[in-house]
Amino acid sequence: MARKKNATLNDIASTIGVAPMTVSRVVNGTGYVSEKTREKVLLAVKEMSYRRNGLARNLKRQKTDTVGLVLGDISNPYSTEIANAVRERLAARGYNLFICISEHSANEDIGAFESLVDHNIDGLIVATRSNQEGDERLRSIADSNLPVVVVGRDFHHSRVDFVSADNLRGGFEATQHLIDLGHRRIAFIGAGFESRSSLKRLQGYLNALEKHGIEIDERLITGRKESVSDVPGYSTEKIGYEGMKRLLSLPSPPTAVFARNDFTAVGAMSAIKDAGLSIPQDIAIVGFDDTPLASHMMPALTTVRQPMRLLGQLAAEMLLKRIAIEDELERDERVLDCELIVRGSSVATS
Amino acid sequence: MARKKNATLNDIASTIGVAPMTVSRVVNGTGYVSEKTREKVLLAVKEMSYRRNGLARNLKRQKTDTVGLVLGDISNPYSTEIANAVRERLAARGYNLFICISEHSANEDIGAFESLVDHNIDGLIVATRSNQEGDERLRSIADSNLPVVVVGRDFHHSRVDFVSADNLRGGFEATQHLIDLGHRRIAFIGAGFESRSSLKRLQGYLNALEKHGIEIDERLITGRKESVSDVPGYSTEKIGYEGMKRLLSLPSPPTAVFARNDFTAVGAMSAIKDAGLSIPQDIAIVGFDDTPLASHMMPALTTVRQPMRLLGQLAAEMLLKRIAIEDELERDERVLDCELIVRGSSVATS
DNA sequence: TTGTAAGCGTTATCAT
DNA sequence: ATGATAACGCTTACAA
Repeated sequence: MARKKNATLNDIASTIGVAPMTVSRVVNGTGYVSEKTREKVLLAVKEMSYRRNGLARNLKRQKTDTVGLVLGDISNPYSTEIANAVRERLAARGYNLFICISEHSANEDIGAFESLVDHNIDGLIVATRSNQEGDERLRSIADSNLPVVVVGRDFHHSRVDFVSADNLRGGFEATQHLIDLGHRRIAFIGAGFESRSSLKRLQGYLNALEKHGIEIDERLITGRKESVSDVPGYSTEKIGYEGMKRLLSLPSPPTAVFARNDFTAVGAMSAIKDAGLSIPQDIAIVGFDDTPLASHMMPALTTVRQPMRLLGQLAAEMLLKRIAIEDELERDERVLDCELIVRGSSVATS
Repeated sequence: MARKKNATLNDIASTIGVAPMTVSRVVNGTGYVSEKTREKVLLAVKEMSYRRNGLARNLKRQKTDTVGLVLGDISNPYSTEIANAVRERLAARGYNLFICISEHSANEDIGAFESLVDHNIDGLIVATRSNQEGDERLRSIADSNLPVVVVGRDFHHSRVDFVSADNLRGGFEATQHLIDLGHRRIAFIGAGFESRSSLKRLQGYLNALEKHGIEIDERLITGRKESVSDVPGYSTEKIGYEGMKRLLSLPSPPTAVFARNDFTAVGAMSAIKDAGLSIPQDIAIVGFDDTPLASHMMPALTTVRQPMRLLGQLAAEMLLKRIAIEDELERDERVLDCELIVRGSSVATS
């Protein structure tokens, strides 16, 4: 038996001998319908297991009450917390959320954008790493006047709002913290997944060193040649492990390490332990993100916490505002503070 | 300035003086169009920044090349790994994936189903915890002949395929492992988020005890009264912590614990450490899922690993098959083996 | 309270 | 190689 075609409004209408419009009114609970007719319709609807066609409906209504969210690494708690916050805020305002995953390749970014835009979403939130082609497409989407908000990464467009944690400052403070502890040979692990200027955390690290007159040693900045493609989720851990190995083999290894994120930091910690060194006595380490992992490591990982929920909430609100106010809107731009969370991986606990 | 209306096929057509159909052919690369006309069209398309209307297109085509995935807890690596695997498989076959989050409440399940179905997705994959009302709606969706696959939970419907890890067996083996180590007072943490029969891991625990003639002590089964609503993501950890506290306050506390998942186990570990007890000497512990957390705990957490990627791949394939073959299909049902991963939380490392 | 007509933006189909 | 027409399933606006 082939898949049976679903009943339409017209089918219902002609079956019970009323106008399609009457059925529509009953189904949507709009306008006046006599109790008698209403019951007849409801019965038929149930009988024929009618299901309204959202495509047709939305085509006519010219809106979908749906927002799209494109996520890079869905395995990262950073992303999922944002997604949860976005969803909550949207739901409170009657909007649905469709999430698309793009594992950071330009093609996938574009695919995600297209599929979402194809469904005529009312707005788009983007939280992927930036890449040339993807950004180009995103720009053209913004040009076409679809409300867009970008989270946690750079993107400049007069009609696109932007919200991010202060990665520059976060990187600075993490490094500053290590300097304050007396370290001078401080390494950075996980550079180079993207252009250096776009990696604000690395920039913050460099700024802190510079401010304290510590010369930058390129050998202490690792990860530059790693390719991130086909890296599944949190296994940037591997990059941390290998980066640390390399650092340990230097003639004069670092006494402290700032890792681009917690997973990378965790990988580095493994390498340090494998080398028989202790944390933080031999090498201190700081991560970024404050994932659940961080607080459970041994020693617990000092890290920089991003206000994930707030990021998501703001992104949702900015977007809703753009959707509601159809007029030209000033670009809104928010940079939120991070918080350094000091734990045992940088300061020995008594 | 109000948001400008997007150009349509007709706009393009009338602007350059051809039929809409011609523009359509160019845009979709189907049928014959003279090079000259094509260029003219392409130019206009770019000029007017034309974007095809997917709603109208899909309404006409009667398909969307899109599959929906409803996820319960998106903060759980279990979910995200499945999502990644599903997405990959679908992408390889030209399908897009829209993910909806439902934090385990019936309303949200239904909302997610509805919003997805409203967009006329070609198929639906469901990976939420089961709940009465949600299941009812899901049943009616399946009745309406939309291809549906359910992952990692019960659901019976003649047209709905099913794939899951063997939670029963996993729970059994985890418990068996503890029994083999000589434990007799073994607790279970995290029962009761749903009906007991639906929590296969608990069932497996009970079966193992029974098999070895160990009497079931209800006081050792904890978590029954916890409500999971408004529990954000991985903070089932809290449930583990509190459950363990309660167990430790028993006249005769357990010597081993099986936790419903890794987060719960981690919470329990904290409680054990806080009580000044050591793992596994005083209390052994086993989790479930093998999240990244597990291998990094101190001691590392013994846990039961689910084949997440395989689950996702199979789900995608089952669904694609249902979509491709429009005829009635036998219900396909797969239960995949779990793997017990023994680490330091149950067996002291030498 | 109910019905009619038109159209949302495409594409399938047949015609030229 | 291009066009005309109808239809996808619904809702808006108006009429009865």
